[in-house]
Amino acid sequence: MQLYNTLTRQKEAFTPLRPGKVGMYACGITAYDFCHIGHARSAIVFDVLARYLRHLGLDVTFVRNFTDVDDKIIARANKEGVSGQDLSERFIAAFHEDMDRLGVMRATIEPKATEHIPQMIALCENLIAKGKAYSTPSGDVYFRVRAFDGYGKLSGRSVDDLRSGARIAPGEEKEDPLDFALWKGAKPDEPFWQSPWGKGRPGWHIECSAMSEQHLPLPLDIHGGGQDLIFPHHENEVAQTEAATGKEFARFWVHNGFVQINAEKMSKSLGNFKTIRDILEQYLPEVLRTFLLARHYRSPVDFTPDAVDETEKNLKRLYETLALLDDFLAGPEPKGGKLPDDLKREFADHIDGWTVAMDDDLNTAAAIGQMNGLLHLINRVLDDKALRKNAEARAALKDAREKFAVWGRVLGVGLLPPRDFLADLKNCRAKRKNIDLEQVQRLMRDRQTARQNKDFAASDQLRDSLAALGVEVRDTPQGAVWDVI
RNA sequence: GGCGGCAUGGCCAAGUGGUAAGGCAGAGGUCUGCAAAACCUCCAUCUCCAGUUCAAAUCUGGAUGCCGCCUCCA
Repeated sequence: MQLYNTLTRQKEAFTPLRPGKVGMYACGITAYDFCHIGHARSAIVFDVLARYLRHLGLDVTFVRNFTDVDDKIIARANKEGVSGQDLSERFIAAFHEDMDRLGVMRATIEPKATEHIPQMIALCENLIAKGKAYSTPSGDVYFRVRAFDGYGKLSGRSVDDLRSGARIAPGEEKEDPLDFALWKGAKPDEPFWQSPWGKGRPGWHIECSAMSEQHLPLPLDIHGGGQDLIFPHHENEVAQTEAATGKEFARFWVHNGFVQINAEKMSKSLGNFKTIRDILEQYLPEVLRTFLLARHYRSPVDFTPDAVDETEKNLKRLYETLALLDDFLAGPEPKGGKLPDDLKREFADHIDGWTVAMDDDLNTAAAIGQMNGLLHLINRVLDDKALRKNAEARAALKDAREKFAVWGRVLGVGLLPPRDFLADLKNCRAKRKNIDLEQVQRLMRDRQTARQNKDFAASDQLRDSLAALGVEVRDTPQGAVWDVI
């Protein structure tokens, strides 16, 4: 498959360095608050990437870390009067809860920063020994940016440009404004570990260098994260690891775009973020997941209720079609009949199209488009009385149904038993729109009675009453059913 | 100021050289007691200007607008 590589700014054919085996690292969360939908996007993108690579037959070792020692954790823990460890444990548990609901698989290895302090200290010592870092009287250790030639290669910046805007803050003991902290001497009320430079704690960037090297062979095949991590976080990881090991750090850098609210970046600092659990109060997890996958991962997505409603309707149609298809496939097997070549080609085009899309830089949006096209085709065949009795048509439908199962396992979209999803969706929407279920059921019964008596005037009036509640009635051979509009 | 990205129908959104996937909404039709769902039909020349080319939404240059990074951030 082709993957866009931030390092080279182009799509490149992805092949793992070690045949059949992929080492992939993605930056996880700093565990100090509930996750917002931006975290959801990043997690879902790399979840799908890992799943797709496995679908292609590769043995993927996926490492996603937790940052559990950090300024923000310390600040919040002190405010709440709990330990940083307790606080981060709580939010790691919340992360897992949210991700489980969204269908994001656990990473192969989920290391925590605090479990790798010795490795971080060793990395600092190594860098100091090589002249790439230095310690200061107050017990900080800084990376010496000018001693690393490649600095700026990932983010596309020159050291001169960066230096022009950089300043040394008062109290910092840097040799150069661009130097960044590998290790921070402990301040009062902060957790600390003993180190050769006194009591202290790791800086943020060194954590990922230590954990990735600990759990995966270098170079990493893929390193991922949000676009905002390119600079300085990932640039600094490259500098640390390559300066310390002399090896290339990562071959492919994959970065996902942001979730925006009203066309602006959603972030903690702007205060306009929506948590995953807030959204899941209103929508089914698969709706949010599908919404995020219906755009290319590198593009920004604007999160609006209307856009999510649209996804919800689309997903409903998908499951309704699959439900009809399952009903049909549960029926008797027809004997003969050839499927016309043009229809055969349409089936094949959508099925091939899905793979072509996914192979092209994980184009999940286009892949979902192919799925929709195939749904349309399935409905066309199901709607055609002659084709319903055609053995080849049935075989094509059966094959299509199997493809949806395969695609569902990769995307996490369309995988649930259709009736279960539709029932959940109905409940979810009824709850969202405050629909009184007992009242609806009473009106439905009355309407049924009216229809049996051929009192169509009364029946239509009852339907209007239901519509006023936001409920739509559908008469089927199995009786009347209702749904939320 | 430096670096980077984006601009496709009413809305959302794929599409990197050969005459525009898909979704939502809308119009007409089939079906239906009437509806709904489904199906059929219809609905864009791709921000603007100038180039390259037999051929450009797709390449080049410029303009305009929006966004991101350069400080914690998925």
